[in-house]
Amino acid sequence: MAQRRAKVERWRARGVDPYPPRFRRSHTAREAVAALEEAERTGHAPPRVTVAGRIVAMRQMGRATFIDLRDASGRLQTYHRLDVLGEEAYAALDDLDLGDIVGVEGEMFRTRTGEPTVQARAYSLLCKALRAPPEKWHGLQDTETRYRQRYLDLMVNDVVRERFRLRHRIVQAVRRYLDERGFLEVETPVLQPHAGGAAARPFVTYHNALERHLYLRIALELYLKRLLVGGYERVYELGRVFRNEGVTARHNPEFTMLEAYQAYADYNDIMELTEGMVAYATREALGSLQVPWGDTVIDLTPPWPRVPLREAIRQHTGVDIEAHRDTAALREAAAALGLAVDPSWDWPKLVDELLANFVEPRTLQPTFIIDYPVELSPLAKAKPGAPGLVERFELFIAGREVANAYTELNDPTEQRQRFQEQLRRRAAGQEEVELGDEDFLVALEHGMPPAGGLGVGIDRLVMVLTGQTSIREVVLFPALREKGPA
RNA sequence: GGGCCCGUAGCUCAGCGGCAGAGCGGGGGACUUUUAAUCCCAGGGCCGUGGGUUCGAAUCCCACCGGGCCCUCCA
Repeated sequence: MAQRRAKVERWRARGVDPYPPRFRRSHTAREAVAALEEAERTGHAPPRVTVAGRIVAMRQMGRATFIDLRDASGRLQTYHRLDVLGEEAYAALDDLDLGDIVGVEGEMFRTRTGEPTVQARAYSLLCKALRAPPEKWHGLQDTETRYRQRYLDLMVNDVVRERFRLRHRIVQAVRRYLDERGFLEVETPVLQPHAGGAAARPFVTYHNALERHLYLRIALELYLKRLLVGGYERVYELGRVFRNEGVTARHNPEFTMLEAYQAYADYNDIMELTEGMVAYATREALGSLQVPWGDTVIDLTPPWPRVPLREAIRQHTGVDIEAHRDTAALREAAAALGLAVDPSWDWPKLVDELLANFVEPRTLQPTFIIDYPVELSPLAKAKPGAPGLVERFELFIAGREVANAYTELNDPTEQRQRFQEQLRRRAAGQEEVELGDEDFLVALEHGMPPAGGLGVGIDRLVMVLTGQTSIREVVLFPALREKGPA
């Protein structure tokens, strides 16, 4: 770094600002190459271009120097000759380093090997880098540095740069799909007096002026439903939610969730919406509905199978949960399958565990698991003619839960009872249950139209579509422990 | 919270009781169409941190810090 600082001073001594305020380029790297090809096709004189980018390679050969620049569009080689630039300008090339950002002006030509190249007439330093970029052969491998200093990862690892472009295309397509169907995108509070809408531990913060604790939201649901009460019939929010839990390959404490609510729809309509949306986003982002996953291929062509939860568990374990309505009986059956059963688990928790351990990881192809026990779904509407069940589905792809949805419960009296039931479950030992809040119940008492709602873990969806098994590979700056004193 | 693995030069990694190593990058030199340029020269280190064992520790043991994977939990 000392050497690079000395070079900064030499540029200054030469009367050059090593950090000039602006630079106008005429072409990106890709445009410059395209302009050359166009000139070659039409027989015109080669174009004169002004390009700019980071120095990613430099080959000095005495009285000639090749520099590879990279901008957002790609790489471009520039060629600098002593007899073209003159003594002074050519000698100053010695004070350039890998990682510096420079601008180069000159005519496009092709070298002996056919490489499109800028014949430099002039060049200028646009930003002197004081620290060296990662090594060029192996690039940056160290996962910790890749996450902590993501800019280095993006600088040298093309696949990573491309992956986050893909994430953008997926999110963009999801928005477009919903927008085109008349959904209104809204923003609801991140800081909430009660953290509801999911069963998870919230982050707690404190508002000084209000003199009260607030929670970072764990879901979007309860506010979006208030908007249905208000008269919007199709709303969605795509935003960050926060859950105060372990950091793993599948969990980041903050993650991006999509929730959408549609009045006068039920969970069957929402399944069609989900299929259509995911298939659309996949095709828009990847150009195909066949997605590589490990050594297999996931086919996202709709429609996707809809399997009742009871059937799914029976298929994968041989256990019929309806034949084990008694908690003790189901616990015994689960234990017989090799599940490490916690004695505090109640019947619905056991069902949830069977699902998570035996169905979810084995469900590679997109599958809707439908009709859940009411205790697991306190915000979902009961399924007519099916006591104890609600109209709910979860979408599994690549062994992961990607979406969760139901026909929304809009009976305020029953909703109040459901929340009380959750409180009883918690009192009986279940740590994480879904709690309601009075304001939400008051809203329901004003009347919410029948509706279907959907929640999609966007990071999970991006993982599936980009073939990644760690959420940190699809989140630009994943949560890491603070770097200690070495 | 539990288990397993990892931490050595700017980067990628060898070394695993006996002088701290290589490639790339960086420095000096040669070279006017190279592209992993090539060739010559000289450098570069609290071996994650702190204890312990030993005549002697990067190497063995313990603790701590940080990371990865799996389990737990969730989405």
